[in-house]
Amino acid sequence: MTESRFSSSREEPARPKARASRGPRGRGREGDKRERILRAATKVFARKGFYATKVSEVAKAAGVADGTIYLYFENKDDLLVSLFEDRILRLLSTLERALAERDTSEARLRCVIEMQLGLLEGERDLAEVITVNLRQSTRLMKQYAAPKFMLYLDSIARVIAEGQKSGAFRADVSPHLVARTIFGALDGIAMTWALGKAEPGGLSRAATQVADILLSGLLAK
Amino acid sequence: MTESRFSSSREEPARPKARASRGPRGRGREGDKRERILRAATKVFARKGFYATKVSEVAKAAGVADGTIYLYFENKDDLLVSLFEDRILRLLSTLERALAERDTSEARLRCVIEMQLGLLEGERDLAEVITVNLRQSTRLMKQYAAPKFMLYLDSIARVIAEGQKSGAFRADVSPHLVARTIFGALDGIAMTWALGKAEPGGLSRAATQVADILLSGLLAK
DNA sequence: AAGAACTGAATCGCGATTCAGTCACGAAGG
DNA sequence: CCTTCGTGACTGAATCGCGATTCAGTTCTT
Repeated sequence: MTESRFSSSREEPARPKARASRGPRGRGREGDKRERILRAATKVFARKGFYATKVSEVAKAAGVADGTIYLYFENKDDLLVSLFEDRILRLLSTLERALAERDTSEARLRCVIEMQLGLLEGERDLAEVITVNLRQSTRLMKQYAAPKFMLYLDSIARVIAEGQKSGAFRADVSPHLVARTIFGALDGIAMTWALGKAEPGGLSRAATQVADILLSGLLAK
Repeated sequence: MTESRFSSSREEPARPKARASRGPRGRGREGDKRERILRAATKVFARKGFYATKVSEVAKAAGVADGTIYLYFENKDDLLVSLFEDRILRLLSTLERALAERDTSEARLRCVIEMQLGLLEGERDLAEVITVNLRQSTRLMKQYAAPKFMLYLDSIARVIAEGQKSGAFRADVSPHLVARTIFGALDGIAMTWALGKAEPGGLSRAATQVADILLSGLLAK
């Protein structure tokens, strides 16, 4: 395995090798090459799976040379992790902005659900990479994906906790557990959607129903 | 890439190469060697991740020679898929048996939830393999894991549908969607549990809360 | 002794990564 | 304005290690 970064307590001792902000500073006239590579990687990973994808295939899809990838990413693993981090941070900021505009806890929760499924519906490849490919290795999850992921979960948990404080939601359940429940439910739905037919509009219809169930389960009596 | 079996419509054309029931028929006095290998594989995969694990490591952990693995499994991928199939079928039959003993829909749903989390709590390694490692590749999921997985989802969906027919559950949601929601929620909880502290008893406490939420969301008014 | 189960060292292909060049462009000088 | 450097981006063919798989040989079972 491409070891370099990536190791957890249960494996060899970590030697993190300075998570650098990689890549040539200035950008050529071709626009952001890093972004081009990330986009290509998303497409190819979704189609073939991370491990079955050769770096040279990503390069070809992005229209760059094999070596160029290594100017922007440390190695193949870093490519996957960067992809995830980039996208989840984007989701997070979009979410925070949207949440700020809703006033009731119920609206905020629906917002979370619609947002998570909505993002994926618009980008099926990304959905597949996140729900399936990202879970490549425990090591990768634990070391790199987990922290940003927790940020996202915290965001959801906060919505729940606030709802409880205001009396809108039942208070006898742990906000974090609820957050994980919600995330898991949405992730599972997205996964079966991505792996199956992926009918257009399927996810948004699903979102409404799931929101109905979870809300009536959560609203205070 | 270990191609052999494993290809989906989106990749090269399939050439399934007769999914054989592998392995020497008779078993040595050592007990079931196939089972020994599966158990060892679970442990090692959980610790290092599927792709980072060498076949020789599984062999060593199982106390057999490298070559012996290939008497029981077609290749490394087959090992992972067999693992999943074996375990989910076991879960399925245990579940069906348990369901037969509950009479109300509510009890049956609680049963599903407790069973899925209970199985994993007892076998943390298996939990990690199923929630994380299994999702190695789209190809693998689509071709082999998906069918058995659907069987399991159907089982859950049946519980919901029956509850709806009897009037116990609200009827305005799709049983399959609910099944996916429930599975996803449980899977997500198990994942964060397996990747995190994995406190003993954590899952069963979670089970109760999740069941409470989902049930009050599902019960007819 | 025949056959099955098992072994593990050697093979062999693959693909991530490297790095010696090439290229493009702005700066400096004529 | 043209020429020549210098620098950083980019290229892609060659390397090189790894590890899945094989199979000739060994050991067990009958």
